[in-house]
Amino acid sequence: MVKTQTRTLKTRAKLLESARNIVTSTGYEALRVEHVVQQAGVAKGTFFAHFKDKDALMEALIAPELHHFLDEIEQRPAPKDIESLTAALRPVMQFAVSERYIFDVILRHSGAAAKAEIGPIASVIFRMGEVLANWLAKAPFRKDISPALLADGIGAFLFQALALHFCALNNTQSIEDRMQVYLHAWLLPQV
Amino acid sequence: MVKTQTRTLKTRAKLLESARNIVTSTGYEALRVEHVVQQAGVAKGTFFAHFKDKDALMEALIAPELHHFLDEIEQRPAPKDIESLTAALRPVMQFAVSERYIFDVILRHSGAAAKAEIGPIASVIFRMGEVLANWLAKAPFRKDISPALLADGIGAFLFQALALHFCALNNTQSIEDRMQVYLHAWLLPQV
DNA sequence: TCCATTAATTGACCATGGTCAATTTCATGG
DNA sequence: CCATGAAATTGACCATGGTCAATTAATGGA
Repeated sequence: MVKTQTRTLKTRAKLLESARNIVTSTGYEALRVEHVVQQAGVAKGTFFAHFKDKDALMEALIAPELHHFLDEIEQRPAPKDIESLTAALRPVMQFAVSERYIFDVILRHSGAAAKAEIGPIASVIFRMGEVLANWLAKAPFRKDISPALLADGIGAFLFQALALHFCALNNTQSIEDRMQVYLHAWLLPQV
Repeated sequence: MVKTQTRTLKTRAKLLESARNIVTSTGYEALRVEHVVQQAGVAKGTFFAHFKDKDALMEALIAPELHHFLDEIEQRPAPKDIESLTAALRPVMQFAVSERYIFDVILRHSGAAAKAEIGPIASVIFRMGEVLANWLAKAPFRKDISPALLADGIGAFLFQALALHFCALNNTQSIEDRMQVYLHAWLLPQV
């Protein structure tokens, strides 16, 4: 019952390769669907037969990067302190901030995104919650709330820090500094 | 030196009135610039002479609503507990969630938005931080961090709760319930 | 090997936000 | 009251994402 897969897979691969080339040379923001299909040597309609819309392609490009960072985070031992936690999150933050468009896409499609359907980015954000929760269970932080809730909070503060990074009103301190402050207050309250 | 203001003001007012009518009858998402200018009886170019882009109009429509909620929050006495805080935030949450498009616009343009310029929504979010900070200085919550940081955190959790509301993966509990949990963990840690 | 059925592809076409050179309106000084 | 220059307005036009009926390619059965 599985028909005509080779052709389909090849086309999809061509589209993705073309898109990746364009992103590499001109960045995400400047990517045009028309350019992608030209490079891939297919018609425009074909693109939309493979990707629901342009954002779906963006998700297909960005989500794997995030998964890659999570893979690396999973390798690490549980963090001993706030610093090691910040260090672990650094690659994610740097990537998300490296181009404004990237953060926009992540924002649009993360749980922090108004999407009913669960796409690649929502999935990877969800996975981040799990990875962090597992990790936090073994970390020397506050124990009055569940690791899942701790992870949720880290996610919230992560988005806040990233968002403020792009906001002219608030960019006196670096993302990492800001994140450090948030994490201290969240993970190690001194009441 | 102030020339031809009446005409300009009138045109802008016509555009806003037209837009408000359309929003009232069909919602934000369905608003089309072409429809707005038709109703207002002006040319399309005029619209863009008054608003940088469609989102600028959206900001002009949505920011005042948020300011209105903040005005009401400012009236209230400082919250005695998490419940009264949640109650104060309720109108904002309900509005932000009443249409997905509204939340999208707020997300795009809040500090939680990748915008360099400070627009009406970024301003109102900033004001929310101030209002909450003033309020929290008098509230019976943790005192180990500044009111401004407390307010920042509330903002972060507010966006998180709103975002999860729209996310299929996570919508088992209501926004308010979720917010309650977040605020407890943030404002009254039990370490 | 040929036919029928289904899947994949095509590209002309549409929807909509946004631009800009040309035109009209207005305020003001002479 | 007219001329002049600045400000506001116009609408044809463009850019780009997205649609869909028609066409082509592939698959499996007889």
